[in-house]
Amino acid sequence: MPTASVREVLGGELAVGTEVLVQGWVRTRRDSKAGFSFIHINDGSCFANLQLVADKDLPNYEAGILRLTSGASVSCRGTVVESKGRGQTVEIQALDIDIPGLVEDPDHYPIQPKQHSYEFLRSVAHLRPRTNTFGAVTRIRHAAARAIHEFFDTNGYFWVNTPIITASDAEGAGQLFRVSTLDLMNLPRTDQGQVDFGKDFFSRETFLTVSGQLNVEAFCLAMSKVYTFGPTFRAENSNTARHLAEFWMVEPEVAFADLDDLATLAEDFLKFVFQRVLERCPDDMAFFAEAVEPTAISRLESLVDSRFERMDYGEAIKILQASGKKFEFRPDWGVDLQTEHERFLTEQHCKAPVVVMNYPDEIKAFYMRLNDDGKTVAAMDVLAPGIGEIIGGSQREERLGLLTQRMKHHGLDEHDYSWFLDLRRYGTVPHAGFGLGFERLLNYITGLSNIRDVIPYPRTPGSAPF
RNA sequence: UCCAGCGUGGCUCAAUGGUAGAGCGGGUGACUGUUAAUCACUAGGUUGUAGGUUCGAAUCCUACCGCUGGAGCCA
Repeated sequence: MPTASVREVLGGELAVGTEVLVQGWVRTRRDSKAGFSFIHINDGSCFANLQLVADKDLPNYEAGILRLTSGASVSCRGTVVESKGRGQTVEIQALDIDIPGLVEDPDHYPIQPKQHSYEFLRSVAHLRPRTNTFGAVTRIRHAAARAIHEFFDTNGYFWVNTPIITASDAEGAGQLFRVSTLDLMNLPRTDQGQVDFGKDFFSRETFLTVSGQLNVEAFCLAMSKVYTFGPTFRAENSNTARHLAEFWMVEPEVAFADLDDLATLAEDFLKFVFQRVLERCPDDMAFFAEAVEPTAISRLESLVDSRFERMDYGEAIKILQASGKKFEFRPDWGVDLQTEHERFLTEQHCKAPVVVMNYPDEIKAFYMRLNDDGKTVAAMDVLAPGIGEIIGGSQREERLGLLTQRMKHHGLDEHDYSWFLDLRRYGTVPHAGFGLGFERLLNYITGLSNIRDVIPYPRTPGSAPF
């Protein structure tokens, strides 16, 4: 007897009369005194549940089926039949139902067929995949990841797996997780009393990566179009709805490209991913539109057809100053945009994602390319309503002299970056790239407002419970 | 890290100094090709932890723990 997923049965892939094996977990059970029970099961394959009809003459009806509660697992051999009730076209008339696992202590089983708070669901991260919401998140996360690879593949990019363990801090900004096998209770010391990292596993200090950019630039200057997609770690003590200590980042890097090319890439990229998710997860998106964010679908659809607003940082400052809005921090040329400024631009002024370009060099990282005006760098941020910065990128400084000058200005030692500088010594070219926070993208797609609700096991300061 | 708020049955919440309640979920029963079914009955809580004030504390005070929202930093 063939096995079928709930999605296959409900999708009409099996003719009425076919005998199949379906397996999943109980969502609800209703009994009829006429002598049968309705059991809705879900196996994660799609949003909808499949209805099993179990007659009372099944051998384990009293002892097993009537004890099924939410969360129990079932393995059902049955016949695909047209449903006599409303609400579904087909259902399974059970021939027998095996129960691998009942729910022990059902009055304490945390997941009920009702609305739970997101906060509570985070406390049961091992059981929340069984909810409508997290099932939908999981499928959309998969669809988005697949769309990302598909976009780059069809556009001639190569996926490069940059190292998770690194010895350099890409942003020059500290806050890394240390990787060490030294015995913390008995650290080796140098003659000067410092910790002797020469005795550590890699014979030097090492950390978890905060960005694959520097490493992927080397491949960019050989393969032309490359990208990374992998986990990223930041030990920043930031406790907000848009920060994780462990998150996934997508970083394309393109040779012979400038900032405008990069902004176009970001726009094409986002549109492609939105379109694919809308195509491939209509039921899940319908759920988010109904239960979370009413405009979840319509705003993605309108974005796919629109052209992203682009503005210079200087222009953005002028718009903010002319807005007449009372901001807590006054917008002024030379200081970075505050969250309240970004929100105004994207939620009120543009009511759509907006690309802000060409920031003052003082507030941006050392590797960004100095513009001809001598005071701005070719950096860009894509800001999204409700999320803030979803993409941050720049054209890279490809001129050796200017790059070393900027490094010195940022207090970085050239010797720590000699391999990176080699890329400017040997056949340098203009190139550009950006970093996209994958979870922030998912927040935008689903309308969920907390980043902890779009990653399977969120890691945040003071919290890594599962 | 800073500011604010919140911790009451399995879950969502009520009770603002005077005997801790409801809905959902669980159990039992009734009823129905049912749709997070419906109806009745029932079990379930030393109110986050430790102190303090008071005749009396879920309620007021202190500390700690946890969570949430906002800020900074960023993706």
